Amino acid sequence: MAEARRESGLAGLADFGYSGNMESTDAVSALSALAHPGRLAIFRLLVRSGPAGMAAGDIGRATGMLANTLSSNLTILTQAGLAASRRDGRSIIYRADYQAMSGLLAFLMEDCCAGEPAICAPAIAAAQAGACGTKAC
Amino acid sequence: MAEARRESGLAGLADFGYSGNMESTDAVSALSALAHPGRLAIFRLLVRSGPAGMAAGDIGRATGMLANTLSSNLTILTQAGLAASRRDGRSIIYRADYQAMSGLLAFLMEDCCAGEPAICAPAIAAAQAGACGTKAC
DNA sequence: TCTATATTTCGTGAACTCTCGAAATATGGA
DNA sequence: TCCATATTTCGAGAGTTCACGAAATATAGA
Repeated sequence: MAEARRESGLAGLADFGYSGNMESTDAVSALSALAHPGRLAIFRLLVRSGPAGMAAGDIGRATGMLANTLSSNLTILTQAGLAASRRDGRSIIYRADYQAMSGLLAFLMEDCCAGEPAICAPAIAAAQAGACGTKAC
Repeated sequence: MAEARRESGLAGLADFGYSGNMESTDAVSALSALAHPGRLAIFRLLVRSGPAGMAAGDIGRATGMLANTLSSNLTILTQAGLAASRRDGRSIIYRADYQAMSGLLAFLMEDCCAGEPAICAPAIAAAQAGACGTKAC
């Protein structure tokens, strides 16, 4: 989807390591998948439901999405590597892929700190604060 | 832009705190801004150039984008809060907004850890690894 | 086998994004 | 004031995303 974008006008990006960087294109597809209110909501729900995951129907009930719209959004999250599914009887259980999430965060942090490491410390602190609530980690 | 999306089909998302959550809509617009190969490249460039920032023309030379395309992408990053600009003579200097970046990372980490804190530790480790290279922080 | 439940696939129209050429605006220097 | 440089704005066409209704597929149980 986002990978098959038109590429005109991007000549020259290779000059600083843009093209051919698999990490970067992976990041773009993960970001594209999350850059949608409904899909971000689904993903949050999946993360909160833990490794056990959540049946598509329950996700649909929680978000109010129609089954077909939900299905296409789940497919987009899955193709971006952010979710995985398994069948359980008549239901299909989706779960968040934490490794993909870690990879995306690492990629973004790397960007953030490549230039001015000092400036990126607050980002780490904020991330840890978000991660641990107000408690010490 | 992404904020003014059609909203049909999202009824019911409010049930678990989706709608009206400013944080979430901010995250979606930041994610949308970064979910584009050229803009992600621009943003990385800006982050690496530090607080001093970079003139639009230099960004154009580095990325190979046409001036008008570049301008519209810089506007999108700015409107998403990820970049800021100031005029310096004939040039306009853009810089990354680190606070916005921290906020986005915190939001994503928060999602990641709300359900299963133990699972999110690797994400923090990965983020710190990305942040600090292979050196201890 | 028949029926109900659960989810996906298909096709379509509307809305949105993206890039471009051309023109406009702004600043600095001759 | 005139000109060159730097950047933005405008308008348009091509391509993509989105949500929906209808139909198809898959599983479980009567």
